[in-house]
Amino acid sequence: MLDKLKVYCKLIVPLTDNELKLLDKYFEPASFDKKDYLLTDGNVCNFIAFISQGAIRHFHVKNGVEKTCDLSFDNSSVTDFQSFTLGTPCIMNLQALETTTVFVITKKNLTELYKECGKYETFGRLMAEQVAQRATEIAMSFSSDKPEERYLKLIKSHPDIFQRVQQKYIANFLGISPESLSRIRNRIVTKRKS
Amino acid sequence: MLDKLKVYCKLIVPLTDNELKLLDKYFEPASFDKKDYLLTDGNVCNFIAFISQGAIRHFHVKNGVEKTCDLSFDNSSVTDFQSFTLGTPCIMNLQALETTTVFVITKKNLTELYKECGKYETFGRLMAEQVAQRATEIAMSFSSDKPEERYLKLIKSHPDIFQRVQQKYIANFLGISPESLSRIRNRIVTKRKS
DNA sequence: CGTTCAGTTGACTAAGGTCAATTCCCGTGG
DNA sequence: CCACGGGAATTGACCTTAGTCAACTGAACG
Repeated sequence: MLDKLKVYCKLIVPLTDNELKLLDKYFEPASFDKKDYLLTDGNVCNFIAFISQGAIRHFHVKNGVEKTCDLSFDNSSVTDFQSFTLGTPCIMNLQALETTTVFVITKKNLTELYKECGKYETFGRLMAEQVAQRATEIAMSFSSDKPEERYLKLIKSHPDIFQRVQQKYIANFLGISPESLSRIRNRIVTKRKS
Repeated sequence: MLDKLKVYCKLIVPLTDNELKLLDKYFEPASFDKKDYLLTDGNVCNFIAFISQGAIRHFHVKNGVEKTCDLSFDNSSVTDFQSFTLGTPCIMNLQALETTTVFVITKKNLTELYKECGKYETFGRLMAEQVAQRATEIAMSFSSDKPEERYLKLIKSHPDIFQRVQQKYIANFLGISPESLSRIRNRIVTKRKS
């Protein structure tokens, strides 16, 4: 059942079959319906969840308004990294956008796993590096790309995103209003025709 | 001479005096004049530099236009994290904005340091976490704050920034044109008067 | 003293935000 | 199975704000 997770880990760190078996011990499967929350703000995030299948929206609330920070799909990990590492209450919410199955490891279990197999330490550091890279990518895109460019990049990297995620969330993630996204899309198809 | 660096390290990881002495062996001092480059794009970044005193601008070039991604001052570290960890050519440039003294550790030396004292491994992971956190902070600010808010937050966290950094770089970092920053500043002083 | 470049200001343009009305789609309940 | 209700998406009108281009000012530097 943890097959996809194992493939994922193997890609990050070279691991023997025996080492991979450890995952069975420390990860727990879980499932969420559409609109369910994996994490709500104010709580401490004590887990990392690997998405086997599904879609998850990361958002925080500012002045009563939701701000979608990221969208995660199959074969990626989600957590509130800061809360997880520092043990502080998180400001992030993680919500399933469709029926989503995940494998979860708690911080406690991860610590155990580190002890049992040192190679997973490297795994931990590389996870941090991935988070850093993803955040850098998003920040750079915001600073150098116009909304239209961000939209184009997004559909290029996730062609099926409009089938899986409501447009208002995509707009929110792109940092624009739903109306603007609608207009941008319109503009682009019109351009293509002419 | 490495005093500030030692204080910095001690804050991140508890280290004995003997362990701190290792830093003398592995870090090299260096100095840069205003406008000097610590790193230019296309090269592999094989170092981490701790800024003892000075200011450094991070920028990348897109379509011939410079995009300032971050500004770093005293008591912080700079590197192209991705290039450093993966050994790939970097797209970032690091430029001194004033006379800047740094302590530099090469990747080779860092590896040595890891070997000689395991505690510094933790240091490495925490560095990655810091990078992740900083990038997340910048990304979130872009997605939820208007330019004016970002400006206000910036002067709040760095009240002396306008004395140290040219306004055009600040504008660029905020993701707006120099003219807009000028107008925003104008708008705010006018507001304050009324 | 003149050159250069940063910063400001003005006029105009372009693009996104907001609000409201309308249409579309989907799920629910009768 | 159909009709209805409600949220999502689109569209239009108007507003606000940033971008752009150009002119001007002022300070730093040789």
